[in-house]
Amino acid sequence: MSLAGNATPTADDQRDDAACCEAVECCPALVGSLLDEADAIELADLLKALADPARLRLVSLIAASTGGEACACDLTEPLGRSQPTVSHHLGQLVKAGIVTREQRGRWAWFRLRTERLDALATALRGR
Amino acid sequence: MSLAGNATPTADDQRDDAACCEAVECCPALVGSLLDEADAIELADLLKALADPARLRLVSLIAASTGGEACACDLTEPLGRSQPTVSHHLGQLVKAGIVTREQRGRWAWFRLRTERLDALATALRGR
DNA sequence: CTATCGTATTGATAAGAATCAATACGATAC
DNA sequence: GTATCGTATTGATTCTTATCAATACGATAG
Repeated sequence: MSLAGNATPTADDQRDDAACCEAVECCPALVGSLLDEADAIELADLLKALADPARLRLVSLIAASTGGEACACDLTEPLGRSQPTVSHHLGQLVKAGIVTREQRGRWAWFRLRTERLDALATALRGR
Repeated sequence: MSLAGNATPTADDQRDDAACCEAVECCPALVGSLLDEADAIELADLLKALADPARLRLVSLIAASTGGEACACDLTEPLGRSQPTVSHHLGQLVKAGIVTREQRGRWAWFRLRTERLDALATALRGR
């Protein structure tokens, strides 16, 4: 285990899948040693959070935003999905530790956790 | 488009999702530029092929095998899934271009396409 | 206070995917 | 030829997930 990395240090609900801590060092290597089922589930959960066109585009949109952060209000329209759907996907990304959410007034701002993506990338190649 | 990379040069069925060619250069960068829906689907398809515990363990098992290749007959038991299920997952990995299949006699041998994983890793980090 | 606006949640629906038992297929062994 | 063995396919079941309409929530504006 080393993939975990939640954004909100607050109560992380009633789950135990991709929850806990904020470790960043991350990711059982795919090819280095044999993955056991638990590590495989952990890695799969992170990959699953990325393995959706809507979420990939959200990540791309956030990364391309000025200042490296984006308001949810600016993501709905370019994504071509309803507001609840976008909110749902952003929630998934936060839950997986791929982006952080920061509430400012009534706007929610999201920022990419590039270390997490880097760590995932490292886990995928031998090094 | 640049993610495609099928293993079998033979008839690749009646699909057009992750099919075609054997390009390896791969992967619209996630953070470099804005992903359009088509590129996002392409990247998502590749990620989805990896985003499953059974398939991640298959990749890990194949990578750890002597000679860098593994017979399907040696993968069923360590995975703890039925033979049809393992066959299904191996098919998915082949279809996504993550492993190659080579039939020898009545045994099917699988080998990891590390360039594909490397390319995916490159797409995930800025570089 | 009430109205408005941005966001999250609920509920429902439909599509997708993981799994296995049963079976079919293909190649070697006899 | 028939039998056997490794693998793939079919069909059914169950679980998950993407999506939206409707609604609730929370914060600012008036």
